Amino acid sequence: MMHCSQVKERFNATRASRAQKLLRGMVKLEDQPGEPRIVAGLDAAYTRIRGKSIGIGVAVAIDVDSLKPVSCKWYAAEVCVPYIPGLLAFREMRIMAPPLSILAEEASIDMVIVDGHGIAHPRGFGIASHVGVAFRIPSIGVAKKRLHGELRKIGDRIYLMDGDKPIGVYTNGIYISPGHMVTVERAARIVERLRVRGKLPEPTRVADMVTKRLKRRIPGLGLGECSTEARSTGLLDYI
DNA sequence: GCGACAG
DNA sequence: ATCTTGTCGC
Repeated sequence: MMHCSQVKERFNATRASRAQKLLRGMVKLEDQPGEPRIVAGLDAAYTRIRGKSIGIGVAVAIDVDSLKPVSCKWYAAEVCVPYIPGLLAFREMRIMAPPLSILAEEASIDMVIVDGHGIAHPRGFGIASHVGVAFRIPSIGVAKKRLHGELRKIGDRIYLMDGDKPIGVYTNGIYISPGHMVTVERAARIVERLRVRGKLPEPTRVADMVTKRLKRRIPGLGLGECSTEARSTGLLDYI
């Protein structure tokens, strides 16, 4: 297993953004047939333990009809890469991929909503696109703050534009952009449908909630450990 | 060089 | 993202 210090040494911002320019060519912005039944939410939180920065990644599966969580997985580990605007995925994929991977084994995930931007990114490859391409699954990015693009009102909605190209939508205080295998229009429609409490859609809202509650129990959680049971997070206690 | 800058 | 008390308002 690769140690955190080695990951830290290997990380190079220039190479990372070069990788994004290469990977953006794999992004598909076309809708998939059928409506998603199970949508996963991905989020991460951080805390400090004995001088080390620990990241906690959570993946929650939400049933679109009932809007209820059907499964939840988490993973905690030391974060090795610093936060650099535009390179968020290189920091968070390490803690969000494990739980999503295990969640996908257990539930049939049709789509995933990630906390961050999709194609509304300087190089068109934000964390939501990164997750979508890596897992070959439709994905949407939902961010609370702008990173790239200019707002422009067209008709009755506000779009995030990259020149003449619509790369996202701004609604109710959040920025919605396609990650992979979905159009701007459908991404906005799905997120709006899932937004029933607060400004975030259920998948991301619940994931964020679980992430913060897990922080209080960090000493009791093993680092580098990934939950493998639906009830291992005591998910029902968080609803 | 200066300003912008997801989580 | 995180560090943090009280406080204004529904």
